[in-house]
Amino acid sequence: MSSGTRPPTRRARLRAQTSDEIKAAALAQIRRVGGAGLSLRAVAADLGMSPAGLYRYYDSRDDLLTALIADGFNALAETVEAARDRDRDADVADRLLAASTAYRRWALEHRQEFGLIYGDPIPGYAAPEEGPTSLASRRVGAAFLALFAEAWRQGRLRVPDGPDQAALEPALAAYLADAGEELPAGVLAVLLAAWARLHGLVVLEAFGHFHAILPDAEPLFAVTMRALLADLGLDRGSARTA
Amino acid sequence: MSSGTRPPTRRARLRAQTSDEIKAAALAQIRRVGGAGLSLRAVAADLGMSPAGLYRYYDSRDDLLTALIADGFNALAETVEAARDRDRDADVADRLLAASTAYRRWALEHRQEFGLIYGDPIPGYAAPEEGPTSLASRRVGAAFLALFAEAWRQGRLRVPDGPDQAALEPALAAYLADAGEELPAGVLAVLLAAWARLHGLVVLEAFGHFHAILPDAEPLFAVTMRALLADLGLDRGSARTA
DNA sequence: TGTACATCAGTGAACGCGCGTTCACTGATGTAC
DNA sequence: TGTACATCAGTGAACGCGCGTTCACTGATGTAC
Repeated sequence: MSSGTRPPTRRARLRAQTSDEIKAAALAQIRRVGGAGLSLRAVAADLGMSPAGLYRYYDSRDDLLTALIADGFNALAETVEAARDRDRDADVADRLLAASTAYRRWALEHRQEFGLIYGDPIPGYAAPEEGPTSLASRRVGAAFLALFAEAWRQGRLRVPDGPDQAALEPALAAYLADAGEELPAGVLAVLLAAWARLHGLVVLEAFGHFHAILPDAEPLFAVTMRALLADLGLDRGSARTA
Repeated sequence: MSSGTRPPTRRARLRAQTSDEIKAAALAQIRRVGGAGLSLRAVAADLGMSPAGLYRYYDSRDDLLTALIADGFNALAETVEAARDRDRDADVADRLLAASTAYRRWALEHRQEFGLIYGDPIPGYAAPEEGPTSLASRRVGAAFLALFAEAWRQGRLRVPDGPDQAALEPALAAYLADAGEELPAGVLAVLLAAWARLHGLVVLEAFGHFHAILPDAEPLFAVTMRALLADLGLDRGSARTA
């Protein structure tokens, strides 16, 4: 009640807390009806406050959605990072498998949030070009990139060549230079391809497109990850199921 | 006006035509605002008819959405089939590349429809369990399966083994038996993994997740397809860009 | 070929609803002297 | 420590809107005799 620290005034603390409660209620609603169905009035009702009150915290519905999408990316990124770093001394292959498994599990356990961040864009909602959303989104990629960079430093990453690869690398090199990353473009190319491979499997499973053919897609994930690690040149490590 | 054939009466023809016009107007609207934003009243207004009139053709909004989703799957399947069969005598690798390229192009040229069929499920909309939707959805898979079956018959398809593969195959074998397909389960396993790989790349590109890193994802697609064909054991053919 | 009846496409009005957002306000919390 | 004032969280009512769906109806199209 009468704490000592000055900067976080009582009002500020309450404000932050209410802001979080709003997001929590909105998130709970999204889990029920999806992002497109988010209703400010319903959120306000859940919290027992009037709809107008929300506008003290978020300028608009889009504003709240932006915050939730950024939260979603951050939650996924944190999950992936935590799995990746659970055993920092493990072989890169094992760490990549752990990170990928975490990616899949998060998607399956948070289908609506996964749809919110990676599903089709919500009609009428336009993400701010350089806002918290795109920052947080990049964090997911960065969580994987760290592993690919490590594998490359160990001289274990197999990067393909050929004319298509040559056509691909300049754009990626430009991006890496822009981001201040000291990595060959090929490493990023390999990351993107691997991410797409993981993502494709996870999207199809999370959105139910395997269901009629394959009730449990876990073995398909295991097979795919094994092949992926082998293709990357990481199968010399001791990769086993996490 | 006084045509000869009996069965398609004048009324029936007009009815079919109006039904198509409704779908066309709804599709145009979906291209603008996405499937979740589809409004019966707006469709009716576009056609210059009263909202109530639509109920002569579709029982409900869900009913219309179901028809449109089925149309979307069918359009994609037809596009893939056409590309696959453009040169029936070509090497299987070339035909698979052509089919995959068509899949990607269709998604990029019909983003909203692609989102409608493969994006996150529309809130409040529940697809009928065994309706036209799931039938048409299976047609897309079948378009690719034919090629994998052909490759397998030619003895060219590389099917992995190992404990995970063994865990995967029983469920697929059950599905194939159910569908009356005379194929080893491994062929279907390989198809699903390949489809996921293609799909992941296409979803990420179509939904804009590569955009900040890689403005044009075409070279990444080319690289991935080359690797995919090689992994399948199909690189002995004359696979070149379609 | 002409008439009586059934079918059915489409209308117009209404139902009850929920939506995002604005605005003038009240009352509690915080700040300066 | 006590008072005067500024800040700001939250209210309640209203705005204007669009939504899916139902219902009793009218008038054209098709069918049977």
